[in-house]
Amino acid sequence: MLKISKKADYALMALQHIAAVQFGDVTPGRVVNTKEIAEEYNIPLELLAKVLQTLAKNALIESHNGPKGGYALARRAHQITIAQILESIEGPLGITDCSHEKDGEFCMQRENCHIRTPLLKIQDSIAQLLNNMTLQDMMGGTPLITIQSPAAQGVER
Amino acid sequence: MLKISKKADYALMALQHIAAVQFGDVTPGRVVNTKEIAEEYNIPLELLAKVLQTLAKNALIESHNGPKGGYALARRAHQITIAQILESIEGPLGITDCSHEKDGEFCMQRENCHIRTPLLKIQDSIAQLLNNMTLQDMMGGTPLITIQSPAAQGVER
DNA sequence: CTTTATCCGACCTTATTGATCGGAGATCAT
DNA sequence: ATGATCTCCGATCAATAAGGTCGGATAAAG
Repeated sequence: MLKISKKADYALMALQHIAAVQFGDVTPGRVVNTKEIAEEYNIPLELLAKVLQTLAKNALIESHNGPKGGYALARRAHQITIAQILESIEGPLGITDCSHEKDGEFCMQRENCHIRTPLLKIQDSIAQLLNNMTLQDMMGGTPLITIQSPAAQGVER
Repeated sequence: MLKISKKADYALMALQHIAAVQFGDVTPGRVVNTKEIAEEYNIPLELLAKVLQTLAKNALIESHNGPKGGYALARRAHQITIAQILESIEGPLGITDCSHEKDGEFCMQRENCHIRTPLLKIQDSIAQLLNNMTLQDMMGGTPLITIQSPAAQGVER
C-alpha cells in the first residue's frame, strides 16, 4: 500500500544522478543525457525520456537541446524537495479522493463521512515529511550492494 | 499521489461506524450488519461485504452469523491502529517495489540504486505515523456537512 | 425447516500504469 | 548550409490493479 509509481522512482534516481554529476562526483558541471541515465540504472530509455520531460516542464531540471545536450538541475539540490519531485510526476498529494474536492463537489459518502478530517491530518503529516526532505538529503549515499561477491551470500543486511 | 484505495476508505468508515454503535452513540453493544453500513454511507453492498470479510479474516472484527447477525469490533477502538486497518485491506506498507525484497531478490535498478535507503526512511516515518494513530482517534468526530441547506451555499468549509 | 445473513470464490469492467513508436524541432560540428 | 545527434511531443498499446457484480454454500435464529 501507498506505493509510489515506477516513474516517480525513476525520477528520483535520475535527479540523484544528475545532482551527483553536477556537484563534484564526476566531471562537475557537465550536463547529463537520457541515455546515460537509462543505461546506468537499467531504465527503459523512452519511459525515462518522458519522465525527464515532465520534470523539465515542471522546472525542476533544464533541458539543453542538440548534440552534447542533456539535462541539468534547475536549482541546487537542497532547494528541490522530495514532495516537488513526486508531485511533479504523480500529481498533487492526496490520501483520499475527496482531498481536493472543490466547493460543491462531494463524493457519494461525504454526507455522513466521519473520517475525512482525521485522514486529512494524516495527509498533512506526510506532506510535511516530504516537504522537509530535499534532494540534497538523498545525496552522498553509497550504493547498497557494492560488489555482489559470492562469498558474501548469507551475510545480507 | 499516495492515494489509498476506495476499499480502504470503506473499511475505515465501516470500522468507525461499528465503533460508534458499540460504544455509546446508538444502542450500545449491538452488532452491525453489512446492509446498515452500506445504506448509511452509500457504499455498494457486495463490495463492502468483501471488505468486511477481509477485516474479519484479519481479526479486526468478529462476524456473527445468521439472522440478527453482523459484525463487532474484535477489540477496543484504541487498540486498533490505522496501520492495521489499511494493511489489512491493501497489504503491507511499501513506498517502493523493493521494500520487501527477500534476500536474493533484486529489482533491475538495485545494482546502482542510491535512493533505496532514504526512501525506506520515509517509509518508516509514515509507518510510525499510522501505527501511532488508532481508531479511537478517529472517533467523536462530527459529520462535515450536517444538513445541506440551500441557504448555506457559498459558506462552504 | 424456512428465513435471514454471513461467507467464499469466481468473474467482469474500467482506469491506471508501464512501456513503445514515429516523427517534428533544435543545436552543434563540419 | 547540411547532416548527425539529441531533445521534444503526441499517440498508441499492453499489463496490471481497482472497483464492482454474481451465484451458491454455510450457519444460526425463529
